[in-house]
Amino acid sequence: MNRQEALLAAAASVFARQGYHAATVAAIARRAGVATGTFYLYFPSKEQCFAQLIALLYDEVLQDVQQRRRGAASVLVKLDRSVQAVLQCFRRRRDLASIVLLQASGATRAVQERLDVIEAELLGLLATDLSEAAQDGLIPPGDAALRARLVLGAMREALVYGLRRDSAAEQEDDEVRRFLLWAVGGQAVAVEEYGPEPS
Amino acid sequence: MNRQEALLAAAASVFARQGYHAATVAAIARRAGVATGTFYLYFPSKEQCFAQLIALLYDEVLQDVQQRRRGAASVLVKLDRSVQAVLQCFRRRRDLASIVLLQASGATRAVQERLDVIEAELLGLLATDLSEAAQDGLIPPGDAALRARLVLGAMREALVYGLRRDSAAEQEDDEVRRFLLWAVGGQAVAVEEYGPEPS
Amino acid sequence: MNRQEALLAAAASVFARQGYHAATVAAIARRAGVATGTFYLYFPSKEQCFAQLIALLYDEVLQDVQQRRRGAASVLVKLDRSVQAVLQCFRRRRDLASIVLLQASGATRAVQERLDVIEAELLGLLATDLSEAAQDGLIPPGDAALRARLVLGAMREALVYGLRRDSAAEQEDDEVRRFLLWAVGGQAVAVEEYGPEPS
Amino acid sequence: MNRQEALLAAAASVFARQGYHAATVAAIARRAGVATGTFYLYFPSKEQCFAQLIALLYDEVLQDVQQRRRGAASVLVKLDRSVQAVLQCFRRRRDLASIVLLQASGATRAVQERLDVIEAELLGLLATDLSEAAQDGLIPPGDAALRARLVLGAMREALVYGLRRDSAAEQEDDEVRRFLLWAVGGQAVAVEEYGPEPS
DNA sequence: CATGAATGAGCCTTCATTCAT
DNA sequence: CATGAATGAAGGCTCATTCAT
Repeated sequence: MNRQEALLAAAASVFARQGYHAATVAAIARRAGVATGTFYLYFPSKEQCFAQLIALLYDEVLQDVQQRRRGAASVLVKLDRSVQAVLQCFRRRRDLASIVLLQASGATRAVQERLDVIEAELLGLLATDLSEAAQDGLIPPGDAALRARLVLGAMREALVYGLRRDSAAEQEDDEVRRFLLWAVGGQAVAVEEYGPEPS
Repeated sequence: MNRQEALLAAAASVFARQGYHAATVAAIARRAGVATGTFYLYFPSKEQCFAQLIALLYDEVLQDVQQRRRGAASVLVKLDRSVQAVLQCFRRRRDLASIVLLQASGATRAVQERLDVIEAELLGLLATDLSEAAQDGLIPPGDAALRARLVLGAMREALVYGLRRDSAAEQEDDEVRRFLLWAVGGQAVAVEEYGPEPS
Repeated sequence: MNRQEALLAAAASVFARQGYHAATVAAIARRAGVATGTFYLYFPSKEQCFAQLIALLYDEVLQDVQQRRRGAASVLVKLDRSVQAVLQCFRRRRDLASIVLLQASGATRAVQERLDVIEAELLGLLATDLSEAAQDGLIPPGDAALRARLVLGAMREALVYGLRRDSAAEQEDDEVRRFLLWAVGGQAVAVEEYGPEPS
Repeated sequence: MNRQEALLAAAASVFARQGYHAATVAAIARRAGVATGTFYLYFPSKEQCFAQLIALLYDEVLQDVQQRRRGAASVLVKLDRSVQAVLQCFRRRRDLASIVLLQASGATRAVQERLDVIEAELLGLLATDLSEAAQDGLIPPGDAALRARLVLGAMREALVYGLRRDSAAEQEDDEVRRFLLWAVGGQAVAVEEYGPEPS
């Protein structure tokens, strides 16, 4: 693990535990085992470092989601798999998840705006699926953008719930998926069996 | 409006606009038209003031929810009315809603813990309803606590969505209610018509 | 002496002795007998404080110069009196003089630009006098702006010379005045006797 | 151009543009096309590098002055030629001139003191000339040391004026020379015609 | 009760200098 | 000789909190 990675890991850990404002650059550097100034060789500022962590997680999430959606039989399956991918990806990266889900909103306005842009991408995917599904008659028609938000909100809460209890109950995910499929009106669709995570 | 109220209103406004950390006690006092020191005659600290605002909103929410639930024909109606009450109450108090939904998580750990306790109460109500509904065969059985979380998460996101767009679209609430009822498996239940808000 | 004045005096002393960069806000505050934060109740920044000191001296200088020029028999007398006023005023305020003459150029670009604007005013007066004197045939024609610069430069050096030797030799001023009058070509003009400084 | 020279040139450029404090060793090294550490193979410190640049210019100046003075018919001609030499030499080396004239005073005390020592040499020459000229009855008697200062100050300002306007008006120098000769009382002396600069 | 000037701890950031490679 | 990553001390500035009036 090189310096950059060590610092990112340290930052993730400190930000996750203390929150954006309580975390100090000194603490991050200390945890990474380097001097304070070294932090600034790798990041232009505390804020940028934080933003980078957020981007890191979402890059992974979006990539996983895209990959998982390929070859899905129907739109609803696509949607379901997207949800699965998001849940699994966040669970895999507890620190980053904590940052994105719990700490980000308290950071700077700039961070918030960057996060919004990133989230919009995910929301876009979900909304598209919901639109298509409605057109295909798989679910009742409705405001796709709003529904996508609701889906995201429920997922977020499920993840926070998991983070809080420090448990990564995989069976919970099934319940969440069912909840969301039903929520959008796709009650009749059988939820796919969980397969192994794609590597 | 006495001093205490003026300060709370000022604090709500400033916290909502700037966030917990960017907000300064001086700014709150200024907006309330009092001296900085006066703030500390009414609140022991900035943090306590913030916590008080959160409690303020939730007191209202819980009271509204309780009142709205009385005389509901079935458990699912109770649940639906709870959702309605929460949505309406948050929409009525934009500043406080913004604080609770967007700013609180970035504040202090102490604030976070107080918020958790309060939220637990609301979650308890929802979980109880869901348990009962399952026992009554109105909805399929499942993890009531988790489902309550998911319901709360979806509501939260709906509210945030509204806050961001600066619009209080009432018709959105119908979609949200339908979404949630379906989500928990109560698809067959017709959503009650919106009546006038009980005063 | 109130806080503002005490801080200005302390700042003048510290800046004069240490220079802009070596001087720390903490040192200024300490010398004024206040806490560091107090400094920022009176100045928006270290840089602004420095700029204010410069303006302080030049306000005095320009006022003195204007007053001294009134009622002068000829343009050359006006010029001579301007020189006298500048020299006396700078000698009266050793700290400020040291800051303006020795430390200012090493400060920020912003400070430098403000100083340029102020100096331009003084240069304007001198140049006007020289132009008039040339038109009146009192001195040979020439580039008035350049000559004004040269006059200012010689004065500056005379003052620096005095600052360095820690002496305020008043008789020096006579030599400087003669030097400058001759320099511009006004050799024939008798230098006025020094009167008491106007209060 | 070897490393040492490349670094000196880079340093001259960076110091001239940014000033002593704003200039960073990293920027100098970058401009010289070497690594930061390499800087310290050629200079013991940033401060010494700066001091060296000052010495560099003054060595040239003093040499030029000495050469130009040889074979002068009278003391005043010597003086006049010294002035010419200084003006030309500074104009030839804009970067170094900017450093010596504008940036040096804001540097360290140590730098300032070294500069004083060097300037003293030039002042000595000027003062000697003025003393002799007075003894020879060419100019009225007076404080030679002070006059030398005034001459230097006027020259400095003339040079700064040129630096600021980014112009090297050669005709200005004639005006400056006349100004200075008159200033010391040598009005009757005709100013020598400009010859080509001695190489 | 109210004021608001004063406090001072603490944090982000810079950069001259070093040294292992 | 050359490199450039690493160091860590130092300083400007903020702001929650206090307290004399």
